[in-house]
Amino acid sequence: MEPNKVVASARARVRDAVRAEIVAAARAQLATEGAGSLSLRAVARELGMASSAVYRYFASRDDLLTELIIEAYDSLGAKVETAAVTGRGAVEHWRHACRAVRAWALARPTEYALIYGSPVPGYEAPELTVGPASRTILALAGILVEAYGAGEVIEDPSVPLSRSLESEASALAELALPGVPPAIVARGIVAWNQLFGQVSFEVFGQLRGVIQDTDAFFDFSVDAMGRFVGFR
Amino acid sequence: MEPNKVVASARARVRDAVRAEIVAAARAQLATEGAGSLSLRAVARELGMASSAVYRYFASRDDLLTELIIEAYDSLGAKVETAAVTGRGAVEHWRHACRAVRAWALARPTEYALIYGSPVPGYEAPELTVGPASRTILALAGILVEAYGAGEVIEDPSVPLSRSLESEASALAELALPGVPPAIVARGIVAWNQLFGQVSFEVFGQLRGVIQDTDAFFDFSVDAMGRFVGFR
DNA sequence: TGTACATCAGTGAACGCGCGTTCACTGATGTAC
DNA sequence: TGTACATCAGTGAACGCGCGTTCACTGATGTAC
Repeated sequence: MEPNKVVASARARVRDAVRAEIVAAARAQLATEGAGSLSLRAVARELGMASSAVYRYFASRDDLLTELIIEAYDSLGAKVETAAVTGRGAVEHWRHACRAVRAWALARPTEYALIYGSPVPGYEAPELTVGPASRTILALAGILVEAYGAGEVIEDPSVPLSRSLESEASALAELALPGVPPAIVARGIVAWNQLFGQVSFEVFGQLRGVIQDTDAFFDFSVDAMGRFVGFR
Repeated sequence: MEPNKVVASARARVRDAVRAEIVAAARAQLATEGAGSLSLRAVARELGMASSAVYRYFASRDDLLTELIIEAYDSLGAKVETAAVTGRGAVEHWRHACRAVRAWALARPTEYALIYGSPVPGYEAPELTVGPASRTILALAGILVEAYGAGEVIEDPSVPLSRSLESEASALAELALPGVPPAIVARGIVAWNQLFGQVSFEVFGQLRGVIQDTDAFFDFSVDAMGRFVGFR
């Protein structure tokens, strides 16, 4: 045994635990306040520690916010990655992935608002968040790639692409959807927007007074969008 | 002439003008700060008046916020109402209306965020806002009603409605879309969600790094959605 | 194994700040006779 | 038309509050010899 190492890592473990507690308390506070008014002092109070002690763990309020954003992206991304390979065939993958997005958003509405709602004023997301942020869209793109490879997507020539859109879609395909034709990529993006539009409308309360059975409507919408993209 | 009345209304006119100045300053501040941190004191400072003077015009900060929300809804609603009857036929009406929503949102992004973004924490929108809020969706519904009446909408039986959804759509049709069959109402709502989803994604910066030519993509998406609803 | 030293988590007071809202007031504008 | 009174927009000081961040400090934990 190397007592020094063991003891050192004990301290490190405590440190990690306290850090996690701070993040958890911040997340809890986020749920009742908004992202804009997340307060370091309130988090410290909640944990029974001096507000200055938090600075041993995060250099500033914005650093704490960044951590919350990264964890939110990662948490959603992980769910969608799993859902996107659950079930058989493109239609089921798409359905599961969409439901995963919605379920996550309804379970953690303020975190959803943090990453997909109005930008937090005065806060600029650092580069660090880009990776976690793209997990979800890449998982969705993966469904399309796989489906197209397996011949599960049918092209629909109505509504042609403009030249500029065609070249954009091709570029995107090269980047993240190898082999998928531009027309299908473009429709995929429309569906992606629809998905998040619908989830946002529900989470932000815009469907209130319009739709009651939001479960059923969501499923309808997802299936309709799946058909629209061309999944068979 | 009735001097009393005239003088009285002179005072009233000054009052209205000052009130409008306050709202304008608040709107300007909203554009640089977020909705959550709109500050009465900063507005007063901007106008060179004591912060307490603002209370002659608005009972509280939330009242001022409500006024901004109502004006935003009304402003967007008016644009969409006009656009929804511009051009000939359902396809053009739809196209104009969608473009009006996007143009308004891009011109006034913080006001868009105020009414379609994450809810402002701790603020509950009063009943007063319901009327202005529904102008936009009613204008969009009007397009569908008129189009259906003129035989410009084709039903598509793929993706059937569940029973619960069918009854919801019928209820909605009775309320705001007389004569339009449930299947088409449901698709209209999907398109409505898509529209705002896309606008939100663009305004909130989610398309950055995905789509460059957002004009072209928006038009593509609008046309695709028009076809999806059944416009011919 | 024991001791001297270094590290570092956490404290508590303080900084300077801006906020929403209240209140007693002043003085100009409008009203009644 | 002139005068006494009422209205009301705007002032400035004050209330109590919470915030992010800094700083000199204490004392426990870990390290080197």
